[in-house]
Amino acid sequence: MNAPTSIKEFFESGYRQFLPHVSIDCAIFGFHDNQLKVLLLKMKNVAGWCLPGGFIHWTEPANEAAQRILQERTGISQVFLQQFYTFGEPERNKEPNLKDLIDSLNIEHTEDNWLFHRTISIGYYALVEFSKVIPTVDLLSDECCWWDMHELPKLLFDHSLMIGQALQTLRMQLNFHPVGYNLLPEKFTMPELQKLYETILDRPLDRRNFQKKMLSLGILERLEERKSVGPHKSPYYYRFDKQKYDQALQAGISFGF
Amino acid sequence: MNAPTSIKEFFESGYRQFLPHVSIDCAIFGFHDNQLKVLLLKMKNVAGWCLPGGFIHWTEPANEAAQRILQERTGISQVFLQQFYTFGEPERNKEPNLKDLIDSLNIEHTEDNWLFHRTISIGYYALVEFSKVIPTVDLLSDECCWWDMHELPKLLFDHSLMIGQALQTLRMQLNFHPVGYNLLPEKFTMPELQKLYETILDRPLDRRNFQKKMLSLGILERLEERKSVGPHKSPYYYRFDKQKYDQALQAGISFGF
DNA sequence: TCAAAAGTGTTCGTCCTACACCCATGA
DNA sequence: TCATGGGTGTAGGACGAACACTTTTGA
Repeated sequence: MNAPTSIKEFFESGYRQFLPHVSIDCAIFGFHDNQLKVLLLKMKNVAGWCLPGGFIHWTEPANEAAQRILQERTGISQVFLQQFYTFGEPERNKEPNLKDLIDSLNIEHTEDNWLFHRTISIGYYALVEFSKVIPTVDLLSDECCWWDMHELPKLLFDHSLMIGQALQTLRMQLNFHPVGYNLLPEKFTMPELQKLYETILDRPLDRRNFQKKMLSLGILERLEERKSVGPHKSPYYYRFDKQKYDQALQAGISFGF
Repeated sequence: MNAPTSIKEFFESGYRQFLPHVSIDCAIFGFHDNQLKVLLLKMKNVAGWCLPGGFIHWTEPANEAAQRILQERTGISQVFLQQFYTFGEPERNKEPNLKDLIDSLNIEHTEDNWLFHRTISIGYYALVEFSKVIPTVDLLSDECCWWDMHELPKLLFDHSLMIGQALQTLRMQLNFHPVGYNLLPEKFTMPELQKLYETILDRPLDRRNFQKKMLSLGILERLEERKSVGPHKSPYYYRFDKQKYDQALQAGISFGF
């Protein structure tokens, strides 16, 4: 089973490799500059961005397909990845703007093409460490980069809806999932962790209460090292105690605010 | 678009009506005799039960297909219905026991049949009022009835997993969704409402605290009528104040324990 | 008159919230 | 030396958990 190597081949013979009528789209979240970021692709010859996505090989589990797609766009694997909704509207993958792309390809029978059949998409969201990601375009796109959640470009298909729903799910699961663990680098400061929570929840939190609560969970380890960040007191570095973190998760501890 | 009227026709021509490779399964919950119940179907000529399910018409939204399937099996519509997970394992709809059913049908090319292609299933759960349901078999089944959640029969495919996951989702969403409103008849007593919560959560709750909390939400209306249920004090009937209930939901009030 | 379940209020402890001062650092 | 942001503790209030006695009813 070889991956298609050109768009044309992909359009014309992808149906041999992939389950038709089903796709996967991933909202990949990162955290950088105190902002929540989403990784987006810009389709070739089309004025609009979309979520990284793809199709499922005939004998591949859907969850593995999602991991594969994520790996292909970011270069990282083994990350936190979670289904959040399946989008089943019949017209959801109709997109008039695709005409330009297709016109440029010289493909026959475009109306009939497997790619444009009605497709149900399984939405996943991923939490990744911003600095480890190497954004990589796919066959259909010519740009791949991070966008600030508050300044998203025009999105194709129903992907705007998807991002909204992914974010909502992320907020709801904030208390039960290792959000910090996945979005931050190994070493981080308490203010950074707080900013992450504030950004996701989109509201300010009290510094002292935040610190108290986080430390009381017993899953953080304070390092001796401090981060030098300007003309003021230097904050300590912390890191997660993976073992205690996992125990806490299992026990269903609430990380909530 | 006519519905298939015989199994044979369904097996042989269903692909013309339905999107292939995608199905829907519904965990339909009811509450009766202080027990949480699930509606199950027994397939013809096969020793095993399964969740009510079906396929999506070519131009039908997935959520509407789920409503339709639910309506066909229970006779009721406009009920609380919610996606909980999409099952995408490649072998999930392989089921050796189906051989008996197929043998009895005299169908050609069964291996190649659209029905046995790899299918990804969107799982929904529904909350319905037990007494309003008229369990109705489908083409493939010869029995349709309620089963106690604690005494489930052998289930086909991955439907056991599905029920488990549906229940887990129901528990998590107990605080944010109109569980009581959908599972109970219009009039009910406080002990009945409490039993419902206890059954779903699978743990006892304190009577006094439960009542206090429920009443404090301001979404219940106590009726003058009492229910006569044995040699002891008669409990009051309550009903939900729909308007306040909806307001409370919107405001994101926690019904939680 | 007895058994079985329903109605009802108070106390205690915990957890969340609000809040202010001092300290370290680099410009 | 000053502006900026980080480190830290305490008091009050809200909410949830624990808990017992009285009342009603049918047998």
